[in-house]
Amino acid sequence: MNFLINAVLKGIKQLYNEDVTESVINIQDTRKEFEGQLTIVVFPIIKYSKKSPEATASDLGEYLVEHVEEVVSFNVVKGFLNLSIANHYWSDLFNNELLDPTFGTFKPNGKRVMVEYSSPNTNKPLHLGHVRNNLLGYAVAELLKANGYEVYKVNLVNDRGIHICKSMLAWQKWGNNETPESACLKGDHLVGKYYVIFDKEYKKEIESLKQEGQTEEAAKKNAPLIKEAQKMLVDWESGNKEVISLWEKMNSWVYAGFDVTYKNLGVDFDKYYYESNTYLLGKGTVEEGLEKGVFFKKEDGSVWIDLTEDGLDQKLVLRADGTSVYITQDLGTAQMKYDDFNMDQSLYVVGNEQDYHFKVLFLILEKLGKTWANGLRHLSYGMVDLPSGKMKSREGTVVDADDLIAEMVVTARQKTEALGKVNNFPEEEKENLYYQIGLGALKYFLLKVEPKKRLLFDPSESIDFQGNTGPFIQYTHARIKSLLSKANYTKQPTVNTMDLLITETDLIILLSKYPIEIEAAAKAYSPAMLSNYLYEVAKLFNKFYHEVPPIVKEEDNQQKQFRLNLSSVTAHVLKAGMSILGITVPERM
RNA sequence: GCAUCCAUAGCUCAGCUGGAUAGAGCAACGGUUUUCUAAACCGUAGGUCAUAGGUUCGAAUCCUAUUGGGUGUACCA
Repeated sequence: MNFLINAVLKGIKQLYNEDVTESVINIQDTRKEFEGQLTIVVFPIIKYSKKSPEATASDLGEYLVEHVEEVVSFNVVKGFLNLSIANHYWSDLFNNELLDPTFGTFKPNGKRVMVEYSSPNTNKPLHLGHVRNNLLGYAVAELLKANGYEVYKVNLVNDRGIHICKSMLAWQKWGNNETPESACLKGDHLVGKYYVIFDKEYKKEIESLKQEGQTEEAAKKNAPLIKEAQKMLVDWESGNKEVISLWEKMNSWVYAGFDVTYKNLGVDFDKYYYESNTYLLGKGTVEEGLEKGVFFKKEDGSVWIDLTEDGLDQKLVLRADGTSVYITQDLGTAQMKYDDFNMDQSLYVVGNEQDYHFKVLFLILEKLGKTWANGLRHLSYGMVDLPSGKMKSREGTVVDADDLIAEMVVTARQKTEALGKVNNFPEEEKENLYYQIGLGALKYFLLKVEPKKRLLFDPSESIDFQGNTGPFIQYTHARIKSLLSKANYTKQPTVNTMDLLITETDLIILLSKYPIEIEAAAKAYSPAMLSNYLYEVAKLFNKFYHEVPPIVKEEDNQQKQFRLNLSSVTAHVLKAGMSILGITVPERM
């Protein structure tokens, strides 16, 4: 496209004797209803031409046809100059760039980025909200990798605190030494079960205290169970052996359970951090802030920062008794992560209910003069809601991650079997295929929506397998693979003199945008952008596939080779792009 | 109250830094298989881009206000 921009710049210079910047040149795809492939919007140029849009477009059109070999003809519609570009330009572009094995890959850019995602609590199993987080985090990490970043995926596990003590206490009281083995339950589900039991019993206590005349607030504080849980937390912090060993045991159950879910989701981490190791961090940072005068101390000894000038509030960073709050830890953890990895950028994949927290966190670090603070980003995403409202673990109104995955695989099996195309596949391949398709549908469903938008999930309406879906793209890939193998395809460039169908040039143009899309999606931290692009590619390929006569039987060898090349590049783009989204594409289905 | 995000077809969503008559999928209706995979393709129908102003040659896109919804505004994490 650069040849065109330069030519237009030269044209403006020659026609109107004006030097203009590139930003004046606005090139876009020609709309389907007009002739041509590329369109120049001339409105920004009329300032310099001092002529009407139509006259300017004609001037430029004539100039380009005369001086630029690739431009064969033009037409003008209002202020739009539509250009027909020579076939050989597209053929050359295809042969030289798209067919190159390195097409769509980026060289290392020397930048490091950390992506923190998942960050589960160890008192309950993962649900649909976590699934969105995990898929998003993984995909963004892969997207950055594809752009040449050196990426570290980290998981900061919230493995301590009052919520875990609740599960522990309930297990102690009502668990009868139940284990995942004895209960035949995944460890995270077993621990989650006791979290729910705690809540039920706790509520009972609150009710009876209220009947005795206490207010709701007082009852919540005075219930024996919550007091016991609080005592357990104190015992944990003071290193009580019994409590610690119970904590270790139950956490290990949970981790075993999480590992299974992570494996099924296909996500992974380069490093785990645990809050039990980091919860005391940050006090040094508070000291530092006091010395620098960024923080101030109130009479009771609590430490604050005043952010009112930045449109925020006063924010506590250390309690009067010297203990930490959430943001204290995060200040310390941010410093530690930077010390560990020395990264240029750090992404926190966390739900949008923490927008305010991260705004404050980043602002504080900036005020503390941390040079790395401007590389911090909160990748905020919307909640996943059910038609009935918000998911709540304590009340059991959640879509469980493991259940959902299992359901998706079952649905994939049913749909695949109903089509009857895989009956002769080996059993193992079939199982793997159902898993690929089920997960592909789920992942694509969650990733195709812009992260910041909230997502409504209706469990009664199953996730689609047709149209703008993961399986559609997987199917397109499998179809191409089958075509290539039937044709005994080997890659080889073709001559550039043959005629191209409109759909073929369209496909070349769309495919050639793959690197640009990868770059734009990474810049926006948006797997959704990539998803939608891949869908466009698959759709256009299917149109092409239906339009041309059977390629395998094509007698013109150059024609046949070109169409196979085109199919092959399409398959390559689909596979590479889907892989960034964490979705595998089958060879056949 | 204040802050912040969202609002596009019946439903789920695209629409990049403002560009032509706002696009897909699902659902509905009709069609395509003696030819490479019909999880596909083609067509019909479906819109006051929440509302009202403003900026501009040009606004779904930018600005302001209003309405509706989400989230936050804890010495919880």
